[in-house]
Amino acid sequence: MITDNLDRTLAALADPHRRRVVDLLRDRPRRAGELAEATRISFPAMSRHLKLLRNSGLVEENRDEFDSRVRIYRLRNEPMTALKAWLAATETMWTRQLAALKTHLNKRK
Amino acid sequence: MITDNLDRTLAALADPHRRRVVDLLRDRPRRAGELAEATRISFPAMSRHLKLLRNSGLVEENRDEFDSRVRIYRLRNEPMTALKAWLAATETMWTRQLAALKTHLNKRK
DNA sequence: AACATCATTATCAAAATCGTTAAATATTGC
DNA sequence: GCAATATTTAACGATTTTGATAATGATGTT
Repeated sequence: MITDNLDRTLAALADPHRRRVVDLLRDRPRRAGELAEATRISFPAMSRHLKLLRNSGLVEENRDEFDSRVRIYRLRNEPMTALKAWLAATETMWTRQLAALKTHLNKRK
Repeated sequence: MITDNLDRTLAALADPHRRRVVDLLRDRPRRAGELAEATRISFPAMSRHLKLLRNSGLVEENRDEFDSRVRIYRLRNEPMTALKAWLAATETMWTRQLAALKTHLNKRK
């Protein structure tokens, strides 16, 4: 059940092959073929992973300016930012609990 | 194909019901039943989600100290920390690219 | 035009995921 | 001991995901 964008992002990142792609794209944009070769799955399989990554907004695709057969994939930052924001909420929880603990300890003094 | 812990974490978080659980546990630890009632799925369904969350390390379970029939679930921070660390690597990429852009613009002056 | 190259879509089978109801387990209270 | 309560495990079917191979589309090269 895919609902919001965060779901799409997390679902996209949950697959090892797709996370490998993201890791590779961190370095620099890469061609679809290069990404397929980096894993042990077939080109069509990678193509579908890339499609899913595109739909999730994690990557974007552009044709190479000199050879428009090749498609260059690059990372987008927005979904990562959204995920980071969600994580931050959890962080606040820990901070809050830590603060509560401190207060508690101070009262015991 | 689940491989490492980060995969388990992301796979666990990819499901809306499970993420709802995590959101609820941010507030405070809760009983299994309470979590089941908070969603529209059955108790057994929730139970299996909780098992998966446990296996991912995102939550831990303890019996209630007065009534050991009830199981209290609470959030663990380690997987979140690991995820944050992974995200930070992407962050570095953007910082790097931004720095490169600046350098580029300076050269043009 | 003919052929090669890069990548995607189509098709199909295998595997994983998720939800439901029924049954089992463990613990509490009378 | 016996019924009630809290939760999990078992069994089953429906849906989704994933991968492989074959076919298609689009662009570049000769």
